Amino acid sequence: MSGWQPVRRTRAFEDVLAQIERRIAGDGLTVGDRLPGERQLAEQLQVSRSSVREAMRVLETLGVVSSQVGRGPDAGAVLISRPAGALTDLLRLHLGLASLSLEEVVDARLMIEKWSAAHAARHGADLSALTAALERMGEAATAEEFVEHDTAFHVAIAEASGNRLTAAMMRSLRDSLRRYAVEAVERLGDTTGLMADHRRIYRAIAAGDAAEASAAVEEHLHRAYPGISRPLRNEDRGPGGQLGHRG
Amino acid sequence: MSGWQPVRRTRAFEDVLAQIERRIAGDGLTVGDRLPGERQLAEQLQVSRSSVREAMRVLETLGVVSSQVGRGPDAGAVLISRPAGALTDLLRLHLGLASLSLEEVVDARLMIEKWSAAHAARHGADLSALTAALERMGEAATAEEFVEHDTAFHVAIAEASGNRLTAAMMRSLRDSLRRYAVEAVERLGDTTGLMADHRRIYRAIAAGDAAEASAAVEEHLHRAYPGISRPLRNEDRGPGGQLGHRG
DNA sequence: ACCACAGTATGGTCTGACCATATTCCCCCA
DNA sequence: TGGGGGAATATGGTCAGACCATACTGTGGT
Repeated sequence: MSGWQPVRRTRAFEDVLAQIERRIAGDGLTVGDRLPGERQLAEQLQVSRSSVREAMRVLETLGVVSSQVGRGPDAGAVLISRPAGALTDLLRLHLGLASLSLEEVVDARLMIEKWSAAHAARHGADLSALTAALERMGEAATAEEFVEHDTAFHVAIAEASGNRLTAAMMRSLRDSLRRYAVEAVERLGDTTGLMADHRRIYRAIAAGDAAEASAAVEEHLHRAYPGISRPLRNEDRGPGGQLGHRG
Repeated sequence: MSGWQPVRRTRAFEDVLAQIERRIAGDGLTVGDRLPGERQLAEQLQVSRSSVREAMRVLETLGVVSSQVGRGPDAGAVLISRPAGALTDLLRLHLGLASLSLEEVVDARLMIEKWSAAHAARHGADLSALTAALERMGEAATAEEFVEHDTAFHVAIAEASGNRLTAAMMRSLRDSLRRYAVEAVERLGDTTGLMADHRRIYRAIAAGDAAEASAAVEEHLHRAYPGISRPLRNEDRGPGGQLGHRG
């Protein structure tokens, strides 16, 4: 005989995932709705509770459900929408595995930042989050603090662009590079130049000048973090964030 | 008393994840290396095998490990690098939950396609994959086939840009939109215009003209899939792809 | 030299138990 | 009648142990 295909029986938890996904699409479940309990789901789908739990871990990893213990309307598995956490974990792990280089992540960030700034300018963004972040950035005492509000500023730009997907990507990319950004700011010492850059970006967005906003972001990033694409040696890295979510 | 913080005990599988991640960074594990078996890991970390398995599901979901049954050097949990699958699952689920709109995904795709084309042009891409995809596209008999090779063409562009992260994003975004692309091509009927677009993109990349490549991609996508940002009603959707990976 | 088969390590699955937590219910007391 | 407090309960979290299917490994016989 010839031409056999490998059978590849699907695993039980994959069945569970498919069923849950079908139920989401079919029943029109949305964020905030609850899934049946693990025991009930196991009985309905004729699998063990372990398999249901493995499926839940997958959904949790993808930022689609959050599990709460206890009793009551808020307990159990609730549908949520947190794509950014999943992306952050993805980037951190693949960076750790060296299956993605820092340079690739930095390049992707530049792409998204430019795009977001341009779209925020065209989109007529809500500027209050930007001004608040700018203000806190000016008052920051440490590099960590500065970077925190710097990130908030750029994430606010991404959110102002009106695209939740690119905003989630922006947040994840920023989070992944946080450690390097802090180092770059420390090396730089003086942040007045960075503040001027940010104000220029802000003005361009407020004026609705997409091209200028994009250019301002590009120059800012190149100037702010010139050495960010030089990978650190392994010994230089701290433990960093770790996997695992909580709703 | 006041100022209590919620304790937030970490779950056992989160511990396992953290330990594995630490081991990857510390021991310098890379793609192709094997993790200890589930039973051994459970004993080492003093948790049950179930908890180890839940951690494995997370790592598998993120495209970082692949589990093989059986015995021998290829069996067990092997470190891999498949970020695209994770991104595809993420997009599909969040689209299903309506926590991301089709328009947002399409916009993100346009961003990445333009960026990739421009970078491929600058980068001096390997053109063989592009020509092969172009040729097969020309011979395609059905819309499905056409879209398949169309996707291969654009993914090849992204890979030619030299950035594995944006390439993975491109593949995932394309996969998520595949169904709509097929529909758009069917509605269009004639593909000679699309072929001309693709040749123009190809010429721009071969000539190293980044601006022209980017512009050609933008015009192509706007012309090829004009209705792609109009969401389909629920009844129109087929079952679509489902979750679950295999190494 | 080769082949067949037993041995074994691996993930996949299930069962059933127990724990921790948080809400809900209900009874008793004021 | 109202309220307080404890029991009941539903939820996820964890564990131990068993068994199965799979696929390599080694061994012994031909």
